[in-house]
Amino acid sequence: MDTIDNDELLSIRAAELYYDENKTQDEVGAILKLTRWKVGRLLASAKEKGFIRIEIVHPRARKLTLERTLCERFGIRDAIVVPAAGTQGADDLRARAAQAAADYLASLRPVPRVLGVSWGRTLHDVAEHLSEGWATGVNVVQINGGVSVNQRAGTAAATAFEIARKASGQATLLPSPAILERLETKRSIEADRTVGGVLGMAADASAYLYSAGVAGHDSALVESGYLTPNDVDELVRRGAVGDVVGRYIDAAGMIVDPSLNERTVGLSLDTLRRATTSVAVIAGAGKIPVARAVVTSGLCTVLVTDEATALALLDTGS
Amino acid sequence: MDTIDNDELLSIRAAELYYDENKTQDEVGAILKLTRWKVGRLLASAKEKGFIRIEIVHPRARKLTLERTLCERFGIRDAIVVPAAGTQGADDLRARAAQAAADYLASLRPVPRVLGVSWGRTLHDVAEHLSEGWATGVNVVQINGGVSVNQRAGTAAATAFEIARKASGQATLLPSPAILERLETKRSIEADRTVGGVLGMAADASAYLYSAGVAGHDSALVESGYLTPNDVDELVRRGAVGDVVGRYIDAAGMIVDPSLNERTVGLSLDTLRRATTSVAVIAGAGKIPVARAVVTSGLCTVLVTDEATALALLDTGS
DNA sequence: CGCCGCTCTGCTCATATGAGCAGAAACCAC
DNA sequence: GTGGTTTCTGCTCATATGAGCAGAGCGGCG
Repeated sequence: MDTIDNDELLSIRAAELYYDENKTQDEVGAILKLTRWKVGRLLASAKEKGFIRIEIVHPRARKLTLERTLCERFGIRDAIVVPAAGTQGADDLRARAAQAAADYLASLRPVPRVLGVSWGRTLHDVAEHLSEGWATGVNVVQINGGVSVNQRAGTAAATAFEIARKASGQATLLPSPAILERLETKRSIEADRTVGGVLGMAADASAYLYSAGVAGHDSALVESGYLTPNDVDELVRRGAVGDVVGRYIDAAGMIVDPSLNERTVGLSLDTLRRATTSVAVIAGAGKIPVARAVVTSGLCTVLVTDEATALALLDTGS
Repeated sequence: MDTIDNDELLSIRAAELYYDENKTQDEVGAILKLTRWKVGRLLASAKEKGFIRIEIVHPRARKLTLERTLCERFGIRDAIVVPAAGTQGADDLRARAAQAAADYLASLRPVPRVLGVSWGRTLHDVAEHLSEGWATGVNVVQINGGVSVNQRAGTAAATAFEIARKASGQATLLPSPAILERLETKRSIEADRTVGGVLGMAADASAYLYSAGVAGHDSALVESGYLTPNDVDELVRRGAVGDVVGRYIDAAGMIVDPSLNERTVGLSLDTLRRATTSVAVIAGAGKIPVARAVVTSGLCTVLVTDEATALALLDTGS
């Protein structure tokens, strides 16, 4: 064990009296037999060396410095980072991110007239955290295929309806499976006036709100039966780090399986990249690779994430 | 989810700018369009509600407020509480407590000429954390029986020798098993001039340093072969919360099995209670019950423990 | 051994924040 | 609607802390 110098230990003693006992620097000096100027330097030194940790513990807290650094590093318009401090596990963290996304959505100006939304657990959480009347007259349109083949919360319909209802708007669903087995069938569905109209509406939306899926067996696409676990393993072998609106991308943000992509119904990634406002809500340790792919390949203009993911994104970016 | 009032959210925003961004209260006010006095009140409110957490993260840090409260509540002379912040698991926490115990021992005045010590993992840690020359001329005497029947670190001999060596003193071992099977054999060993002399020296020590054992199967006494797991189960059934210098006590600090106690070699609990300086080092979640028994029944004059144990002791004390 | 350069210190003055007060605003009861 | 009470606000003055400076002290080199 390295011996620490006397000043380091003095700085800890001074910090204990100053922060824990609420003594003034003068009082700390009297107790430790030092001048108040020396005490001030010791406290500054303790802070500089990271021995003092000041955290803001609240469900609505943000990490402003990380937010600014993410914007500068990745050229995105906004970043919202929720802190790790005081969270109890992954669910709490996702709730925090969902709350932050809901707050951001409510603060968007001008209010989006048409909001394109994806579906999944995270989007469901955001819908729940939006307050009643978060806006007025927002029409919500579903941007990736998928109808509820099971009863779990987070279905496309439930999510879109909830967001629209709370904004006194209407929800437009995309009445199509997420992925078709045959390219011809997919083209027929897209050519249908009803589905084609929804896809056109999705393409013209003024803002988008979506999450990303991890490239794993618990993916919503696997649980919904569109892909098998073997399908996902193959996609991972080909470099997939996750999916955005049902489309699997690699670390560079490129489609890993063009054939699968062709059979996938919903907003294209090119259209998403051209959007003026696209809010990606991506939090949790398992989503770091896909978060990185999203921010580095222009797939979002706003990222809502957690502190650990933000630090991971910034750690290897240089 | 309860709606929080606007001031609570404002206080979080203000705290982020003040603590994370290092803005002055004037600057925070300009940004949030508030007066600096309002900002000051918001920050004070955030602190009062516990949204601001200031922690001192250092191996030598202490929790002075908890220490004072423990002394007042339990009437002990000194309490040393090491913080949980920044520790990586139970081993790190025990190392912190051992370091704090070593620091305290080195600061004892007058320097104890004869120090009675117990043995076990915690005492071994303390021995390791003591610095060379922590004192001069301290003779160390073993206060509970037990010779090393296995090779692990923490044996009585190794611990006592290490503490004595670092203080340029001598170690006196107690050449006896911890527990004898027959009362007659125990009495014979105690009557032997050599063992009797060591026990006398132990009874007359100027200070004591010991830890407590949990009442479980991984007890040092079980691992050393003095007791079987069934023996310990029976002791627990009878109310044992742990052992002090090899003697099992209940929540009130009373011996739970007088017959076993009679066959146990070493310092008696009555002698320990009469000591002017007895330092108990008891840290870790599993040791809360025995820590409480020790401090409430006059078995120590100084307690070295961790933050969680301190909070647990104070939580139900009223 | 002396000199030079760097670091540390105590201090003065400026800045930042807190305490307490007076007045305004909000709320409640009649 | 009015009056009284409580809470909140902006402010003044006091206190606490920071910035920058001059001098002391320490260490290294010639």
